[in-house]
Amino acid sequence: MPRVLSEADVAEFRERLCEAAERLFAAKGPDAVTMRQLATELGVSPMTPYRYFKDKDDILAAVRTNGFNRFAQALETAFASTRDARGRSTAVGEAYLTFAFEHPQTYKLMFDLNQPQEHEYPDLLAAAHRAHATQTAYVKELVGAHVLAGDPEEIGRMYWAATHGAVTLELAGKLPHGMARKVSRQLGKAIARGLRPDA
Amino acid sequence: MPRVLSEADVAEFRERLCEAAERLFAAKGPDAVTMRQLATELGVSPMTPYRYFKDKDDILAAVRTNGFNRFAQALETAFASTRDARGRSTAVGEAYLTFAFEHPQTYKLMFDLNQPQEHEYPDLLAAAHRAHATQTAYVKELVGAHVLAGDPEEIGRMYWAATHGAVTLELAGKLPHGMARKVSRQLGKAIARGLRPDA
DNA sequence: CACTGCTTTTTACGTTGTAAATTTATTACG
DNA sequence: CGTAATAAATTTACAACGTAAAAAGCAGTG
Repeated sequence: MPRVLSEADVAEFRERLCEAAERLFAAKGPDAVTMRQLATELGVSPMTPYRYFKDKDDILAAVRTNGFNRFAQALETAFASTRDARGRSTAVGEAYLTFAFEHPQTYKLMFDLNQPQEHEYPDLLAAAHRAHATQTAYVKELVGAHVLAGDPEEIGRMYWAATHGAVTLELAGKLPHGMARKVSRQLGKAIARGLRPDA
Repeated sequence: MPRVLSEADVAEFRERLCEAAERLFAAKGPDAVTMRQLATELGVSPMTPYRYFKDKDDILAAVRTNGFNRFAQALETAFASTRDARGRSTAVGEAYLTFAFEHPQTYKLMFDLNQPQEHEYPDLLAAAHRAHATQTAYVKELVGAHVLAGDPEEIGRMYWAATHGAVTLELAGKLPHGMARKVSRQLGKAIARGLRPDA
């Protein structure tokens, strides 16, 4: 029998490649990164990655998945940073903005508008869902504390859309630098006011 | 002296090429369209477009500019469809959503997160600014009619970010089909409530 | 040692954007 | 009217891309 790759070997190589890919993507954008560069970075020949990933899209999906997981972790950490419902809300919101602008290329990749068929990558779906879950978790608390009134799912989506919109407008160059944070905070305040139970 | 291209000739060719490009982009996405296809579509050789555009990015910028102008026109038409301030507000909002989902590829292109240096294309900036202007025009009326309180510029950006966020989340596959409209409407209502003068 | 069969590398192909060389077409002048 | 001049268009050519296919390398078993 030949030398066979263990599950761990495969996982380790995939991880190494993802790390390299993320580093290169962050530096130059994903389209500017080639399979050959990636392979050189890992010290292997250009075709070796194809043993571990179906094709370049598969690598992109893996990097996106990692991005969503790290994003989710950042939000979860912010959520756990305090016990106060309102404090958690602002902490998660700030963590969202911080992540987006500290890792703009990752964020761009995660929410790219020209992704292939996302449904072919269940891990990606799971990671994205995990991020979404924390986004709505703090809303549930706010509704529970009668700070907001309405369906937590729906309100969570509203906050998400508002924040995402501000972030992507700035990332697309449609808002001046630093404006997304301001707009996002204003939106957070206005929406909170608009959804107060007494209003 | 040889035959020289008049200003009109150049403009006409550029327009023809943009039309073809928009059609092809709408059908298959911009990365899937090649210079050679574009040239074939126009019945010219692959290098001819380079007489009229610097490179492929230059063509993309032109298509984006057209997109923004048509987008702006759609918003302006909606704005002019009624005289009531609140009616205009909803009309513009609906027109925004309608445009985005009737021309998703155009919208994606306009707000793509991986554009080159936008500042090298002044026409594009002007078109984008024109669209933004209508987005804020109806807000000015609402503030004037004491329906909303605050800086119209800021409020305009808030609405824009909210709507754009909902749209792009759906276009990126992060929201189920049709959800953007719902979220956007909910956001419009909540923000309006939150920014009422009496609140 | 040879055989087996997975892993990796090498080689090769079609396609891309576009630079450079070439051809074509049109106008002005002798 | 033919011929030189020159803008426009085409043809040719090239490096780089993703990746398919062929070749080589290598670890264990008989």
